[in-house]
Amino acid sequence: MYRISELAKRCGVNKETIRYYEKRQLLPLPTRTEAGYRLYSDADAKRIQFIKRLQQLGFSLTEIHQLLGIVDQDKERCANMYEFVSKKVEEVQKQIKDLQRVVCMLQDLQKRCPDDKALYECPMIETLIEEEFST
Amino acid sequence: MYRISELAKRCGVNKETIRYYEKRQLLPLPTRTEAGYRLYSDADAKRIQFIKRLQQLGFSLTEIHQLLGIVDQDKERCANMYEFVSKKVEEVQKQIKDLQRVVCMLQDLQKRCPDDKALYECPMIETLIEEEFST
DNA sequence: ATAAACCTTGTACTAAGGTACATAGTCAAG
DNA sequence: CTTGACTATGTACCTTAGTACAAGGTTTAT
Repeated sequence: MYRISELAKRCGVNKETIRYYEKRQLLPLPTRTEAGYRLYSDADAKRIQFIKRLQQLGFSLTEIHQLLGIVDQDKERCANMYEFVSKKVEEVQKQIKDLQRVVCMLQDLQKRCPDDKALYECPMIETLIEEEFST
Repeated sequence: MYRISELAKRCGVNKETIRYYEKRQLLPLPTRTEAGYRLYSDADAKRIQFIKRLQQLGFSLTEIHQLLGIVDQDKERCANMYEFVSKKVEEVQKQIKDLQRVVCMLQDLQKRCPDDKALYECPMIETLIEEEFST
């Protein structure tokens, strides 16, 4: 068991971030020393790494809280899991499609870059505005 | 030529957003009536639609300002365009890879959802944490 | 001529996801 | 027995991308 600074160092996050996650209920209330210092274990470190990984992957802290319902075997949060996950799958698939279009646009731009005139003549606005929004 | 409310209505944005874009230099300083009212044309409407579209695609207002350098034929912003675009391409390609992994994870989760036990035994944490971060 | 509906500016507020600081208590070493 | 390094709490501040509002000037309609 170690204190907050040690946990922060191990996870590469700020101490205040850990307190913030506690407030957001992403971390369980830690045990305390007699003086009131928070005490953590490797399970907490693993949980923080999980949170950070999901965050990198584009989940909000609210969504991560929902997903942690599985880890915590929480009936309430798990009850809505199927709907939540289905929605998120669709959302992410749409996002992937959009990003693939962004890559195409950027690569076209990249090819034009060495030549100023080609750049200025780039049909970027028309390309993007006149397409239907992907649904 | 029309005033700010008309432009806002045509573009489906808030009037304050237009003033905010002006302050952020995403829109040029508009001409004014004698009383000081801003006057806009269809070119401004098109520009706002472009901004909104890029925003949907995940660009920040700062990035959009850079890209508008092409539209404005601005030497300074265009000078850094190749580097900017190259970086963004890599970034977005990494993001696509990450999101594809997210979809797989979520679809696995989705399959387990009807069965509580399978859900609780879901190796989500291990799956995500123990993988190398895609670089 | 006067109210309603617009416009101007500036400032303050929102949400998310933190970071930083002020003040006070705790603990180990010299 | 006090200094330095830690921790606690609460509050304030940061960024991004806006939104809302107050106080005042302008335009339009009756």
